[in-house]
Order: sequence, then C-alpha cells, then structure tokens
Amino acid sequence: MTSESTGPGSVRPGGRTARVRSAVLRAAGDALAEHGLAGLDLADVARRAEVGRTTVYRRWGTPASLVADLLADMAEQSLPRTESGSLLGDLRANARLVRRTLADPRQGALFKAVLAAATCDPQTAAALHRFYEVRVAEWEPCVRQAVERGELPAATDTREVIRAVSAPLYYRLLTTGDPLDEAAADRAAEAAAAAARAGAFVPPTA
Amino acid sequence: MTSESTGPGSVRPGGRTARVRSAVLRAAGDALAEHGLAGLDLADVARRAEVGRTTVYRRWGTPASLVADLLADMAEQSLPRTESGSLLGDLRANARLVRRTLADPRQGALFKAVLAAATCDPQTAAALHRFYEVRVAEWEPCVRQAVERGELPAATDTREVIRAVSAPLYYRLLTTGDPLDEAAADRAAEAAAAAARAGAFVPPTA
DNA sequence: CCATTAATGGAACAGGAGTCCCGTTATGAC
DNA sequence: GTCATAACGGGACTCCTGTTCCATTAATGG
Repeated sequence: MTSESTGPGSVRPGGRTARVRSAVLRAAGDALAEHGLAGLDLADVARRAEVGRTTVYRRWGTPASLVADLLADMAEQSLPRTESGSLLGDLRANARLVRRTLADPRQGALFKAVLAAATCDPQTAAALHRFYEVRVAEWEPCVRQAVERGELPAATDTREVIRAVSAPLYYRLLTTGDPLDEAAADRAAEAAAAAARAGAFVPPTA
Repeated sequence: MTSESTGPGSVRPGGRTARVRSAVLRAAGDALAEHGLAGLDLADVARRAEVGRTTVYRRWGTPASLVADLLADMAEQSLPRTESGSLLGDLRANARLVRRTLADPRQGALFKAVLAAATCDPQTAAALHRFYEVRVAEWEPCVRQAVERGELPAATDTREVIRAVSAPLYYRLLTTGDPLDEAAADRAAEAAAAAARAGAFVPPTA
C-alpha cells in the first residue's frame, strides 16, 4: 500500500473507458427514472448500456456508488441562469426552472430516485450535497443583487433564500400526490420573496 | 374470484397475529433507522422480530409493502398540538416539533428511509401522502384561527401554510449536511408566517 | 507503427434472497 | 371445554445477484 490504489478508469480514461462510463450513466439514469431506486439492478444497467456486467460491478460496485457518480456528472451540466432585474422575477424564473425539472416525468422520477439513494449511503449523500451547493451557488447572486439594490436587509442569508424557493416544490414532490403546476412555482417564489423582505432570513445577531 | 382474497391476518387479527405485526413493524423501524432503505432485508427483520421468515414474506411480501404498513401505523399515533394564541407562536411550536423529530437520530433516519421507500412504490407513496395529510390536518386549525382573528387574508390556503413550515426543514434534511438546529426551525416558522401575512398563500382569484 | 498493459467481457462459481410444502400452534366460534 | 381452521414456522428448493478467473480488446507511450 505504498501508493493509493487507483480504481479502474483512472489510468486510461480516454476512448473506450469514457464511452463505457457515459453509456452506463445514461443507462443508470434511465433505469432509475423507470423503476426507482429499488429497481436499480446493476446487471440490468449493464444490459441497457450494452456493457459487460463485470465492468459495472468492478468500476462502481454498488448502486449507491453508481448514483454518486451520476450525481457528479449531473453537477457538471449547469443550466443557464436568466436575469430579470427584480428579485421576484429572478426567484420566479428559478422556481419555474425547478418545477419544470421536477414535473418532467423522466427528470422528476430521476430526482426522486437520487434523493432516495442519498438517504441510503453517506458518499451518495455527500455527492448530492455538492450538487445542490453548485445549484444554489449559481442562483445566489440574484439575491445578492437584490440586497445591493436595497430590496432586502443587508444581513440576509442569500443562499437560504434560494433554498426557500426550492423547498416547497421538493416537499410537494415527495409528500403529496398533487401535481407540480406553475402556480405552485410562482407561489414558492412569492413566499420566499415576501419572507426575505420581512427579514426572515437575517440570522439572529450573532 | 367470487370474494376478494383476504390476506393473512384479516380473519383472525387478535392475539398472536397482532403480536407478530407489532414485533415486525418495530423491527422494521429499527432496521430502517440503522441501515436505511437499501439495507432493509425481510429475513433480517424476521430475525429481529423473532418471527419466521415465511410469515414476513407471506404477510408483507416486499420491503415497500412493509414500509407502507409501518406508515399506516405511524399515522395513527398522533402527537398533541399546543396552542399559543398567536400565529407565529403556533407555527414555531409546529416547526420545533418537526425539527425535534427529524433531528432525532432514530426518527430522522426512519423518516429519510420512509421517504426513500415512497419514491420506489406507488402504494407506499399513497400511505405517505395519507400520513402527511393527517399531520397537516392536525395543525391546520391554528392557521384558520389566525385568519379568523384577522391576522391573515381571508382566502389564505391554510394547509399550504402548514406545509410551508415543514418544507425547508425536510429540504435541509435531504439536500444539505447541515444540522437541523432550533434556529432553522424558528426561521422556517417566521418565513411561513411572513409569507402568509404578505398573501403568498392566497390562490390567484379562480 | 509497435509494444505494453489497462480495461473490458464472457463463463463458471458461490452465496443469499425469496418461494413452496407441510407439520404445528393457537385463535375464535360454539 | 372442544372443534375447525387461520396463521405461524422450519426446512428444502430455486433463481438471481455479485464475485472470480482469464482470454480478448484497445488506449497510451515510444
């Protein structure tokens, strides 16, 4: 154990290896969206990806590890952020983007499955946390601008405002059967903006 | 198929059968809290409950079905609701109760596992929805009273206000590694109250 | 282009999850 | 108390998940 053991795919990451990873991640996403986490069978993923079972077991080993890699891949694909000039406009754009994603049959199911996977394994949870840190950091500037414009209290926890927009949408996705319509997204944005203006996201003086 | 097939436990639900169900549900809760959904092995549950494997497979069949039954059981155990006289006070009490539950190592892990299970199976999801319907209905009156007192707009969607309190806590539980402290609970209550006062939960005139 | 060897994929193997069969236990009706 | 049978529990069996071994393929360095 003089040198850390480098897993398969790290020494020759080009060509075939990259192709295999791509195919497997795509297949894993499909499988998760279709059958959920419980139905995530590595043998099935290998079949879908037209890759040897052995390869999948060797490189990822467990469903949790595969999902963690999938999350790392998802974190890299960032969506463009629009700017509307007003806090409510920006938050609404964010809320609608999140809603569209969660309401989409494939993406919504995928996110549910990924959240489920994160509850089962610490490493997957860490990957999920990174994913949302990236997403929140992308949108946080629009709240910061609102603070600079004087729309919000100076000490506002800007990241928490962004999270407050997503929270009701995710909560609805998981705990009710109600559809995620655009009205829900707009309500989430309005509620977050109103709460922020009222100073609900100003930490109690440290 | 003249009469609907009644599953085991429905004809003689007393004595031993009830004891078995109780022991199995307790064991399932323990297993879920310890290993999460992925580690929920019916054979292991049977061992913990000191019950025959066959019995567990026959009566519940799948992990999802077992979790659904566990949820039905959890929905029956209701927690007492306190009344403080003000909207913010009531919402804060609710937020702190939810926080305590989710921050508790066993209960928190159990809720995460149950949410994960609901993403895998429609029946489990339905049981989860019922569970939260019951919980929301229990607390909704305190918002209704605030409306009657004139603290909130008349057309406020009272149930949505209660959900707005829980949402950020669940969102944090799942998507960040941050601890669920009391400050987070109070902030959730304040944000929901502020948003409600601002009319964010008044449906756009139908 | 050639050589080295990382990475893949098929096949055989092992272990465990889930099912079936049937004898045993104890519930509920009388 | 007694009876009929619902429900339980042990053990054998099957199938499938995950592992190991080794031959084949193709990425990288020269």
